Amino acid sequence: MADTRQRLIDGAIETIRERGITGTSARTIAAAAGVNQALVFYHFGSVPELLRQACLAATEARVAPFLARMDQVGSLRELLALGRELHAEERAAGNVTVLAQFLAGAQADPELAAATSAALHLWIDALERTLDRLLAGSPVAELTDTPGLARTVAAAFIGLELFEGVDPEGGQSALDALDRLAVLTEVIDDLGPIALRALRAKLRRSTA
Amino acid sequence: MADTRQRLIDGAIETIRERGITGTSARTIAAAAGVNQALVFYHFGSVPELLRQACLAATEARVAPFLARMDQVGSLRELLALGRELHAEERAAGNVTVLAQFLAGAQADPELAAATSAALHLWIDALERTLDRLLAGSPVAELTDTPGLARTVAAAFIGLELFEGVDPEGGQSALDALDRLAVLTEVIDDLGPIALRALRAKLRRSTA
DNA sequence: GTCTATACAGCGATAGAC
DNA sequence: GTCTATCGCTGTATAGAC
Repeated sequence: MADTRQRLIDGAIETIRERGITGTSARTIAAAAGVNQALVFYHFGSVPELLRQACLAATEARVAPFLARMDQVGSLRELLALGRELHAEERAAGNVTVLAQFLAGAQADPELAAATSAALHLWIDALERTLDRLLAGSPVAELTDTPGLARTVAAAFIGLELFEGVDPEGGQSALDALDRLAVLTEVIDDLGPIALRALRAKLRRSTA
Repeated sequence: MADTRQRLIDGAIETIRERGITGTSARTIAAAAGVNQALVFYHFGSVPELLRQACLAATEARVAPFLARMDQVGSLRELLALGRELHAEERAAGNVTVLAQFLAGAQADPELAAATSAALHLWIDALERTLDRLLAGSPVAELTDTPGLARTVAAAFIGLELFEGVDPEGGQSALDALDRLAVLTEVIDDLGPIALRALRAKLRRSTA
């Protein structure tokens, strides 16, 4: 059955979610999937290879339902609100730390790093498209590149997820601060010509 | 000798740096420290307890030399520059992922989470003091709380470190984007009264 | 394709010699 | 305080029955 492959992938995600990267092994994954331990090696050859495929599959499944919602976002503030929604849903579902665990495990494993990077880019690319659309015509677009900004936002989001894992209240206050700070970008947009002139002057000075 | 304790703590950091949290055990730590494996249990009782103490000790040693430099920072832009310096030095020394590895391991271990949180707060508290000083009198201070902002910045920094581990070029472009975006905060400060009025109006509308 | 059985290495932790 | 030796357990991975 091709069903066993899927059960192992699901089991891998479930295990990494509930026991972290340190508690994930062929035995614990197989137990979660309800199949025999040897099947991990029959179907995937090794544990890291199973994790690699599970990382991509899981992220794809997570990103998909958010793509449509990102297209409907009309401002940076709304994007941040969607981010908080995403954050809340993922946390409730217990998925928050999955990608973060992969990220940590990937630091010492080049192959897992490549897979994690690819998975992250599913988020980053969507974010980049949204930022491009939102920032078109804004003075902010003139002083930053959206590819870099998208990576910053995605990385910061991951950092916040991890931080909340060790300090839930601190993570909450960080998100609140970001939310209030988002007003700032709206003000920039509203000021329009004045801000634009000031920004350009500033840029000339700082890059000279 | 009390020296063995220190060697084990150093060995723990070295191991977690070079082999990640998944490759860290009493045996690998003892090998790095050049002492017998049983001494881990004699001196610390368990591996997690050694990691807990190593996490705090290592962070303290890292934070100390930066405290004076943070006091000399005069603007948000300079603070960001110091952040990039810190980033570069840590990366060159190979320390970048150490705290991140603790953070990931802590997601599934409450005791390690408490220690990691305490270690992170060594950074956060220093950051908070600096932000308080820099933002005094700025309109930005009116629409955000520095405690939350300090946590956001620290969390984002960690996220960037982890991200750079799986995608070095992407991490670089993210840092570049941040750098260019820092000009924005200076513009806000420069606009002074005008921006302040706009921000207040905006705040009234958005919180109503 | 799935199972049992088994190999061998590495793990945390303890006992006891020195 | 440090070492050797050892326990029992869990890890990856393979061989072979079904």
